[in-house]
Amino acid sequence: MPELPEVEAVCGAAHRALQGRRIVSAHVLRRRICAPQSPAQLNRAVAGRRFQAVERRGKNILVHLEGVTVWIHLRMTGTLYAVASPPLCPPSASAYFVLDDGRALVFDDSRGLGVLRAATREGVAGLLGPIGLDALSPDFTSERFIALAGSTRAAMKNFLMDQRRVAGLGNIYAAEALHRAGIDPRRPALQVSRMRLVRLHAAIVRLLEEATDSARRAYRRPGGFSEGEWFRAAVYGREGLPCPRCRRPIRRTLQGGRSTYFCPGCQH
DNA sequence: CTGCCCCTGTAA
DNA sequence: TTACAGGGGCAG
Repeated sequence: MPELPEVEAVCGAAHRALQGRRIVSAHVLRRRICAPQSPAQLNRAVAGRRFQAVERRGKNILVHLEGVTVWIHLRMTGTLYAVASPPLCPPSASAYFVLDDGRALVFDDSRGLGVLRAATREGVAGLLGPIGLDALSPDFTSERFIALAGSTRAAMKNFLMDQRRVAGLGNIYAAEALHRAGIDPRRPALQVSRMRLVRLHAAIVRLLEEATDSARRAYRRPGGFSEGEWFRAAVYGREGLPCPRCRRPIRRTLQGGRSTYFCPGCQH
């Protein structure tokens, strides 16, 4: 589920739940999600610590406590929400943190692919690895975007999804942004003109801002994102349906083993 | 670069 | 029963 907008909404929820709180204990229900750390190690690292701030970098969530940071990546199906404590966790819960106000923050993840780890502030960089510019940060300018594209031989969509270059775009928004900008996802980044990259950069920022806005609203409804449609895709998941701009049927193809949706009529 | 893996759920 | 799913790491 989560790309940048959803992660941003989840961060907001985590912030609201943790504001002014102390972590009483951490409970990892699937030990592989924190490996090579053990659940006991993780609990020892965070128990008793006061919450400071939540930070998002691309799709990574950093929960800063006094002296320790918890790194969370939701991967495909993860989410965070607060519940009453002792927590009534669904079977799909990967972990939960008991808070000092009688509530708990649950890391729910039906596929269990999400990860969780504790680190010192200095250790965080090592966990995240090489990560590019966050797509919603002020540093993500069209100039820097053009420079990044200019040094990439890969196809545009793969370039957009490469978190080492631009952090935050996933399969849906990469496809949607390229459609808005009228660029063929298969075209090598290297050969897209400056003008079109400027247009794409603007499309990315606007798209993510819009989506973040509605993700925040959708998340506050009971049931969260899953409850009905909150984002209207123009191409993603719409193979065979008419393009909203030119009415040609949307096509689906594979790039890097993942589905790409685009309109052959208005993306070149 | 491709293909496979992690895992569970859902739909064709 | 198979294919596919919004992510990412790894081996070849």
